Amino acid sequence: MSQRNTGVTPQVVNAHACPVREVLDRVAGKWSVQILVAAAHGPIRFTELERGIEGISRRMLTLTLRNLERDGLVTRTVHPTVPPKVEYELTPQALELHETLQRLTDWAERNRVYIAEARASYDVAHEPELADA
Amino acid sequence: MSQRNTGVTPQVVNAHACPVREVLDRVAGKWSVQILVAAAHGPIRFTELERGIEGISRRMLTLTLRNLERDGLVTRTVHPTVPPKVEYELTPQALELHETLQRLTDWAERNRVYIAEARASYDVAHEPELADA
DNA sequence: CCGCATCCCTAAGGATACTG
DNA sequence: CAGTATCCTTAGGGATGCGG
Repeated sequence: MSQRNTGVTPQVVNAHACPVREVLDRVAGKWSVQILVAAAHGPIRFTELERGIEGISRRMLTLTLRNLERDGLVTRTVHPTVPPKVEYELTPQALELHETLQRLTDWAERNRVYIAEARASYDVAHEPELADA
Repeated sequence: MSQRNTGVTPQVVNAHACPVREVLDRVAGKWSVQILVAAAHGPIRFTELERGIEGISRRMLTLTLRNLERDGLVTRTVHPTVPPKVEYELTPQALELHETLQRLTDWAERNRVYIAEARASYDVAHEPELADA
């Protein structure tokens, strides 16, 4: 696994053959993950999502929900009551995804400090060329 | 875990407290992941990356590498030879991340067909309102 | 070989106002 | 309540050319 690179035909990473990117493209949107998280515990209504997710606009909530629905990650159930009531729920596939994302969270939390420090030291090392007098 | 939502204080997802998003923001760039993958097997040179990653521009390669370096995910080693030779290598932290991303890949591959079908059926269901004569 | 600087363009996403 | 429609701003990223 960790054998040295030979220098021959250096890891041709074909974008079309890279499934990670597919997932990321699906989830890279600013709000997708937060929706997945917010809906992970069961059906949730539109307005609940709107209030639960800090700073999301109605427009983006709708758009992101539509995309998730299109990808089969959330189901949309309209209760024909008055006033209308719409519930969104994660599909089993989305729940799996949500669990997988949890691993990323773990990584992030384990390495949060490391990264912060790396940034800090990089930034001082590459300080804006201070005007020497 | 899958208990019903109570309706009370519906999962306030604070963006600042959501570590997944941090990782994603770091990796969401169009090229970051492919670089991580391409460099996962050991030190690799700038030009090798450039040739190995289909469609990347020199500019984006440089930028993305800089960001990864800043976050402590790759190291940059300059060999003061002539012509110059620069090698990039993943840090242990990046290797961990790479493994975690593998889980996402697994999910993507397991669900690729499901998603494709979901999209297809969504798209036909929400066909562009055909102009009825 | 490695990389930075510049210009440009597109698409994600915010703000706001209107409806079934 | 749960959306849609419209306008506008910004940042990601492509193309290209120069330089150590």
